[in-house]
Amino acid sequence: MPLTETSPSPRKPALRRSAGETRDALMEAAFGLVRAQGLSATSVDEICGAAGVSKGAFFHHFKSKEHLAAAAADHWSETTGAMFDAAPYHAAADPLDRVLGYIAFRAALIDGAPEAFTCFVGTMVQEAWATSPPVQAACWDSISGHAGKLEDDIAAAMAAHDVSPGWTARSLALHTQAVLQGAFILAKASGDAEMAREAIRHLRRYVELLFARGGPVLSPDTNH
Amino acid sequence: MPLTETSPSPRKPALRRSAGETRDALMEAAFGLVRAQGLSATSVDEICGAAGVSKGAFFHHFKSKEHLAAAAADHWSETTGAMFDAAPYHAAADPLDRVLGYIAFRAALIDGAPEAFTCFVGTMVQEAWATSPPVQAACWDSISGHAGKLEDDIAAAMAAHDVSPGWTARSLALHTQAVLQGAFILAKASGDAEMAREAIRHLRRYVELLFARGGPVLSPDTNH
DNA sequence: TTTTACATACCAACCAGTCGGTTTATGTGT
DNA sequence: ACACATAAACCGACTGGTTGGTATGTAAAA
Repeated sequence: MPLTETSPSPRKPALRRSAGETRDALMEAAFGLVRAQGLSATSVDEICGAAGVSKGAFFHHFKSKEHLAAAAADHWSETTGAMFDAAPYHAAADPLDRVLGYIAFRAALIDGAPEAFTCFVGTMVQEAWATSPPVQAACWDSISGHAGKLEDDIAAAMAAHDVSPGWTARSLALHTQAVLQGAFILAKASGDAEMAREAIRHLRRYVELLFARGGPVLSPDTNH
Repeated sequence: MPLTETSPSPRKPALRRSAGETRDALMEAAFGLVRAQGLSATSVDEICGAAGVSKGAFFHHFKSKEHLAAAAADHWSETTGAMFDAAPYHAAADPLDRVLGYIAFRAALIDGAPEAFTCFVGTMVQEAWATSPPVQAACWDSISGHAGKLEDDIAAAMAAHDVSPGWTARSLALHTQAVLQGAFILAKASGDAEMAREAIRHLRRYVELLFARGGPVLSPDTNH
């Protein structure tokens, strides 16, 4: 199964539901449902119902459920990316403050029910990694791309604070994503969002310890 | 839906397939399939096929797919628990060495395909937490119980190394589980097991930094 | 008038779970 | 030892509902 998505049409004006709105509504309906139930437990009819559109509209915009999943992963990257770009922690002058601000921001987002604060692509990739290469790739793009933005601030913080570590900015950026994804699992399993916040508090402490001084690292191993 | 499993019959000798062997075969077949595809994408027929038993046998041993899932989570706790209990890192005299030994052991287990080294309950709870309370509870029992064993060593290490932190042994034990679960997601998403090992290397460095000295912690916040 | 956006009815495949029947182990009386 | 009764283990055909996806038609936009 290929997977060449119908590109977001270059047309500009509005239709019955302004251009692409139905498409977005379907993908955003999938966000909540998949985070609550998983991908394969979420039926196309359910997504249509939540989005308020018919099944015919679904298959007009997406050639299959798998295509929706991959497109939704991309859409997730865009919407969350815009949200993080607009977040206040970017204003900090010290890049380390931006990194710690990012972590604090992630912790602050954890509120309410897990289907509202957990990661769409992190949930979906658990089911799709082996069965759907396009979905796996879209999920990895999302996680990796998001980590890339953080990586820049980490790299700047490393330069500014003169750390000479056995680890790279990229590996630390990905480690933060691992902690976040794992924190979401703890929250879902325990039914307690506080479990996720506690794990993130340890992550913040780790980053603080790493940048506390530029001295020798304890571990000889490198994160290359 | 209640969920009182037919207790492992008090009979002793062997049947066609020695007592409980079919049951175990079904649960262990589920381990691999669920880790690769997720729970709801895995059909009962598929599990039967992998275990080499008929559908009639499946529903003789489990009253529903959900019951199998919950029982399999318990079985996962038992089999992995026995495996960790037998691991060599327990021999270390210094409790901190046991904690670091545990982390090294977890890293060493990451080899081959994700369906062979990732966590069954961590994968399953992502799909079941909102739809099946019994499965959610069994998964949390598994994670929480496993963390409990590590917690004991962490607590001993805290006493032996005179740390007076703003965090608890339990919160650190759960943090390690978060890192591991998140590391598995990175491995599945990227298709590269090395991603998981790198995240765990950061975890080890964090524990080393925490125990490097008993001085004041940087963060005023507590992990209670 | 052509294309896009949607709607509805429909379908074959698949799903979890059921059911009647068969096979095998085991305990008991003799 | 041996028949016999009982129950557990197991089989595979079947069922009713659901699934992803299609076919056909219609109304609005361009």
